[in-house]
Amino acid sequence: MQHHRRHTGSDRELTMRDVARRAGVSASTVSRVVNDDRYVGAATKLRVERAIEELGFQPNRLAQRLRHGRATETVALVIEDVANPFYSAIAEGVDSVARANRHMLILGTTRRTAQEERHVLEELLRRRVDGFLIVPSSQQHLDLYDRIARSASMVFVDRRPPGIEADAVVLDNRGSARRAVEHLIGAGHRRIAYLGGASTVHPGKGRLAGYRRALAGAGLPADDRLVRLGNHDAAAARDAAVELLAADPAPTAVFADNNRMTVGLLNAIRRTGHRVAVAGFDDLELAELLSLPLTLVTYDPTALGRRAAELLFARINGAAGPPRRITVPTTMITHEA
Amino acid sequence: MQHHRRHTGSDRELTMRDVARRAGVSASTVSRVVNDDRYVGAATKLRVERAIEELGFQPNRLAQRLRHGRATETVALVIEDVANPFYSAIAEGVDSVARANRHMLILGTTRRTAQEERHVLEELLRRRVDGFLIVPSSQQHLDLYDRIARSASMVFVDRRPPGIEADAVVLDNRGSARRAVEHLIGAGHRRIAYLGGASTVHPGKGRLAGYRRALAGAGLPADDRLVRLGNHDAAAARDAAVELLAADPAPTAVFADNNRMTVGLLNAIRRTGHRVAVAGFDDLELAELLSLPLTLVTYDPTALGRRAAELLFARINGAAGPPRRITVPTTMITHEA
DNA sequence: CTGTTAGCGCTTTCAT
DNA sequence: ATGAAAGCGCTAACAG
Repeated sequence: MQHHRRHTGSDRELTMRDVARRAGVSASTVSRVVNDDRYVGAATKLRVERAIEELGFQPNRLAQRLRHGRATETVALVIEDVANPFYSAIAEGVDSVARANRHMLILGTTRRTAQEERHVLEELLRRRVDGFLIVPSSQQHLDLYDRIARSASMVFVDRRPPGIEADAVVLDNRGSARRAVEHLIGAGHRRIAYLGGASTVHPGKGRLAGYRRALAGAGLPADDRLVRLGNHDAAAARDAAVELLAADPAPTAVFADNNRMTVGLLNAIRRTGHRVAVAGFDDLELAELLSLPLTLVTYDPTALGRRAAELLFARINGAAGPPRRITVPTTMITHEA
Repeated sequence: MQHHRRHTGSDRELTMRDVARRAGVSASTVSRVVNDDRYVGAATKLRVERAIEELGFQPNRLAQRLRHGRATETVALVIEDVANPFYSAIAEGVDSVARANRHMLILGTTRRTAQEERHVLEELLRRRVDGFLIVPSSQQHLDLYDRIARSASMVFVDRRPPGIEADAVVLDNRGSARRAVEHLIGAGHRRIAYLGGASTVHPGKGRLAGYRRALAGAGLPADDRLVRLGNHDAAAARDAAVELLAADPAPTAVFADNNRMTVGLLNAIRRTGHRVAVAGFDDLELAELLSLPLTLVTYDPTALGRRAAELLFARINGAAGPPRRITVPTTMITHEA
C-alpha cells in the first residue's frame, strides 16, 4: 500500500499519551478529563484541558468505540442516488433525527443495481454502523438483511422486501394511484396511459395495481399498449411519453408514477405540443407555476425519512416488540393551468 | 418471529477468533485469508472461507484501521442541509467520485449555524475521516480549518473562507451575475431589484457585486431599497419579493441570487399577479415549462462536487504542491414564456 | 484522586 | 505455511 505522511511533524497520530506527557499526568487521567469523569482534581483537570487545547487533540473515536464495545454512533442511509429530490428529501428527514440523537449519517448509494447494494451493505456491516435505513434496490438480499437485523437495527423506507419481518415506513401506493386515476376518469377520460419507472420494486407495483383497479372499477378496458414501464430517469420517461402520445388512438390522459416520470412527461408534452391531462405521483416544486393543469399525489417526503429514523432510534435505544409499519399519508392536489 | 435481543451486553461481537476456532486455525491465519495474503495453504484457505461464510463474519473495520494506521476510507461532505437541490447535486457528484475511489461518504450538516459547523467538524476530526469537502457556513472557524489541514485533506466547495490556503472549487459569481443583470438592462430595464440569500458568505457577496457593477456600467443609480438580502429560504424570499413588487416606483425586473430566491420570487409573482422580468442564479428543473420568461445562470452543480472530490482524492493519494483553484463554468439561458 | 495494567479486534513481525 | 506475541489508541477495573 502507500505511505503518505502529511505536512509537518511525525507519522504517528496525536494521542492521549502525548497530552498526558505534556500535562505531566497519565493517559488514564487524560481519558477521565475527556470523558468528564467526576473524580479528577480541579487543578489537574485544568492542566490537561490546556494541554489538549494547545496540542489541538481530538480523541480517536475508532479506538474509543473499539474499546468500550459497539455503538459507532453512526447510522447509514442506503438509497439509489442522492440527486433525485425524493431521496434527498428522505436524507434530510433522516439527518434531522440522526443529529437530534447525536449520530452521524453515512450515505450508501446503490446506483440501482443489486451488486452495488450488496457491496454497500457489506461494507456498512464491516463498519459496524448502529442502524440501517434502507430503500431496497432489489429483492435479492434477504440473506444480508437477515444478517443486518441480527447485529444492528434496520428499517425499510418506501419499499418492503417480501418475506422479511422488519420495521418499515411506506406510502399507500395503490390507494393513492387509484384515486388519482379515478380523478382522471371523473374528468371524462377513457384512454389513460401509464408511464412508469422501475417495475420490479414495490411502489411501482402498487401504483400500477391502483391504476388497473381504477380502470376496472369504471369498466374501462386495460390496454397494455398504454402502459410503459421500466423508465429509469426523466430522459427515458420523456422518450417513452413521446411514443405514447403518438399512439393511435392517442391517450387523452397520462398517469406518471413518480417525479422523474412526470418531469419526462411534461417535457414530452412541451416538445410535441400534444396536450393531454396529466396526473402524477410525487410533488413538483414549481407545480403551481406550470402552464398546464396537473393533478399530483403529494406527501411529505422528509416525513418518510423522519419517521423511519424515529423507528430506527427507538430500536437502537432498546425497544423490543414486533415489527412496526407506518404509512405516511398522501393528498391529491389539482393545479389549474 | 425474530428475536430482538440487542445491546444485551452478554453477546460479544463475532470475531476472527471465533472464525479461527471453527476452522481449527489461528486468528493470524484468518487475517491472512481475509486480506488475501499469498502464503496460505489452499486447503486451509478453503476451510477458513467456509467458516467465514457459515458464521456470516465481517471483519471489524474499526479494529483494522486502528491497527494499521490511518485511512478510514471515509470522506466527509459538510453542507448546510441536503434538501436544497444545490447541495444534493454536490453530494451526488462527490458520491460518484468517492465510490470510484472506494471511500464512503459521511454527511455533516450545519443548518447554517457556525456553532453546528464547529460541532460537526470536530466530530469528523475525531472520527479520523481521510478527507473533508466543506461548503463553509461561516468564516469563524479558521482555527479548525487549520487543524483539519494538518491532519487530513481538505477542499472547499462553492465558497472560500478568506485567509486560508486550500484547494477550492468555485463559480464565477461576480461575472455571471453581472452578465445576467446586463441582459436585463439590455432588454430595457432601468429599475432592477436584487433578491438575495445569505449575504455574509462569499457567493452572495460576489453576485451582489456583479449586480452593482452591471448597474454602474450602465450608469444606473444603485437604489438600496431595491436590494433585499438575508432571505434564507424560499418562503422568506417570497415575502421579501412581495414587498419589493409593491414598492413605488416598482421594479420592472428582479435578479434572484440563488435557486431558493428564484422559487420565492416566482411564487410572489404568481400570488400578486404583478409581472416583472426575472433573472436568477442556478437552474430550475422545470424552467422551460413555466409560463413566464426567465433568464437563468446555469451550470452543472454535480460538477462542483465531482471536481472538488477529484482534488481531494489527488491530495489523499499524496499529491503535493500549492493550493489549486478550479472554476466551474456557467452559461446564461433565456427561456421564453 | 491518580497511576498501572489489561485487553477491545485486528495486523504484523518473528519464529518455527 | 502457520502460530505466538506485541501493540494500534483508548477505557475500565483495580490498587493505592
